[in-house]
Amino acid sequence: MTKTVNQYGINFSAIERSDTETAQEWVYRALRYAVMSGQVQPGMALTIRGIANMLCVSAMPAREALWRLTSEGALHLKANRRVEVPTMSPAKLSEVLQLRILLETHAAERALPYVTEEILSQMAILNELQNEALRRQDPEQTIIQNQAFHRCLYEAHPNPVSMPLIEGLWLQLGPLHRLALSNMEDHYFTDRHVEVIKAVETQNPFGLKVAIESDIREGAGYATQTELLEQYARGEAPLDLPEGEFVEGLLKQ
Amino acid sequence: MTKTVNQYGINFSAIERSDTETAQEWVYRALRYAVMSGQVQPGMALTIRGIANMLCVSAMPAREALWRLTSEGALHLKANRRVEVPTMSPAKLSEVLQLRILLETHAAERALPYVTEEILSQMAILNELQNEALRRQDPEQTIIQNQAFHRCLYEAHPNPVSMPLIEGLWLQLGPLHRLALSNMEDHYFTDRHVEVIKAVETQNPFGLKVAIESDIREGAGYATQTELLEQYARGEAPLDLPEGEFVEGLLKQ
DNA sequence: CATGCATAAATGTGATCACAAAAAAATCAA
DNA sequence: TTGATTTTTTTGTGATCACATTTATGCATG
Repeated sequence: MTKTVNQYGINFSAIERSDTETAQEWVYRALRYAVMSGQVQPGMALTIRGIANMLCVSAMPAREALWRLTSEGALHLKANRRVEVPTMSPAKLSEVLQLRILLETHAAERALPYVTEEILSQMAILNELQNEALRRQDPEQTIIQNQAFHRCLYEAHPNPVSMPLIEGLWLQLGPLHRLALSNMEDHYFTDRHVEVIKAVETQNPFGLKVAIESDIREGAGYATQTELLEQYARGEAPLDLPEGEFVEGLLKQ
Repeated sequence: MTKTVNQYGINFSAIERSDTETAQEWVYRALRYAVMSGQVQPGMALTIRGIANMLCVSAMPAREALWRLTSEGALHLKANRRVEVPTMSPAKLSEVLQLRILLETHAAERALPYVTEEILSQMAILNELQNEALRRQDPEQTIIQNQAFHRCLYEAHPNPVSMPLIEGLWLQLGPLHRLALSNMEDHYFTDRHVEVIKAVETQNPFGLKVAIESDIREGAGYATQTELLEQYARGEAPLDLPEGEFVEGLLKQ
């Protein structure tokens, strides 16, 4: 594993480059993580050369990584062939959340019969990790561990065909998650994951679906406050970026 | 519009290159159409240079088109970094069909309030076009018009967020559709699209969902005959390709 | 005829360059 | 100072090349 630092002195601690993976794969993971954890603001343009220079690779890996993320819906290809972080309207957000509920309750129900003791204990561990991240006000890790919890359940199914679709929706919501979490401390927080685990333990499909749906609604609920969302759509919301220079690095070479 | 003929003398009549679109976009459309209409068999490897030479472009557009299709799930990236048409197991097919039903009944229900008279008449036209293609035993056009019918309905919604996901599922089923249609003449065929239109006219959500679900089940039903599907998974099924050389052109430069 | 091995061909990856279009900056006129 | 116009820079697209790895081929040996 090589630890990589870009030309601005920013440390990609979470996206180290494995010795076996290709440059393109690494750029893809780094960019995906940046989008997923809300480090790039909607409406921001991502240029090939900017990304290539920031990560110290040629244009080729950057180009292909951008195409992949665009195909997955994480980024948006504008008419002038420039790539930017997609914006989100309240109506669109509502649709995405409905799709999340539809697909994830389905995935959970399908996975239920295949959940083993090991998977169950793994889910408990991931939930605890998320709670820790939440306690120490770490938005990125909270997001990551929450997704890991859900993924762990859904992938219990031997044919998790819906998993890529669900990940695509998570990716679209990525920029919003930080906004949601930045206001999270103001709210009381019921741990729906415990209810999910309980429903799995008792092999209760209906209870599981209810718990999943509640978890999704509440997790995103903080972002649905209209005034915040509209700020976000205009790119005005103060996303409380941990490393503002990272964002500039993405834009400017 | 320029009509393009590759080095094997094969005519891409359905995928002419517009003067405004980029080479990569054209390659993407051509490949997508080839996969969607089942012109490439599962397990077949698609090489960068093979595609580039066939379509008389450089490697660059071919590479990016392959990445896009891989991201969309239309193609599969193997561990050795080669791209191939994905295979389909009975279990996986079952999952994909359940997802289609889940997503498309949802999309139809959400679109229902927004369907205008124009859209309705357009749906009737597309249905008639499909029936014509079916009568003259034209599998490709049958597939295309069927998808156009469904798309016309779902896109009535002002925020068709689920449309890309649905298209992704269609893409995964592409290679199977030809197989399904090649055996279609043996079966009696109830036109579920008429029931769809009727349900839309009467603004009947439940009837619409039933009609959509039936349409999906029956449309794919012919391919679920186990013996055929297993042949398909092994790449042994005679897919009755209209231009076998096209396939070879994709593989070999 | 089958099998293991050395050679040759093909393939994916990554870098660099040229070119045209688009965006930004600078300049000039009112 | 403002607005339009020209110049400069930036950006995406496409082509080509080198390199390492994988795959296919041919050949000799058993």
